[in-house]
Amino acid sequence: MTIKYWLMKSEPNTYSIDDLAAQTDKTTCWEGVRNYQARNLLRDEIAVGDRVLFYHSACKQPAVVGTAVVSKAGYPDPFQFDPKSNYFDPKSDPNNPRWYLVDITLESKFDRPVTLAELRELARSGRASIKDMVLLQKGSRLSVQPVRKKEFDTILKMSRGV
DNA sequence: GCCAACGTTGGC
DNA sequence: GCCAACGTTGGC
Repeated sequence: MTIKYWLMKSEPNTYSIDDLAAQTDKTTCWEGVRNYQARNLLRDEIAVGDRVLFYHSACKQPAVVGTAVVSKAGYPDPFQFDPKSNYFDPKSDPNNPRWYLVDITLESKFDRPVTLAELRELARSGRASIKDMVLLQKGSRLSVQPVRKKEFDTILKMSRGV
């Protein structure tokens, strides 16, 4: 099975890449995704060893800020059954959980964030390797989205200033 | 803070 | 099954 590539969004005010780096094992469960399209990816598509672009959204400078690796494949999000959690979903049946999550482990924090503005600029200037990115599509707001290898590689290069 | 785009809900 | 109303996302 060849590895796949993904982009996961997080609001840095809520959970930033530095929060991930501060975990003792640099690992976190990616809880709280409450969108069916993203759920399907988490449950069915994302495998251990897949690579992840960590993206900061809804902030001053939206950007890819690092990479992570999937360290545990899809399993039911425990927060959906916790009445005290913001992510509690009273309609989810424990025998048939509605929401799933994966664990990710930090791989690298970029020395230089690759900003959304920069990606848009590159796409506008016709850089083929990036212009079809899901992230750049109009109205795209999927919090877990597929990324092509060439897109992943291009962003890694950009983070190194190439 | 504004607002466009999108997803979900619920009445019919 | 349609669709209007509403809530959320997220860039700007």
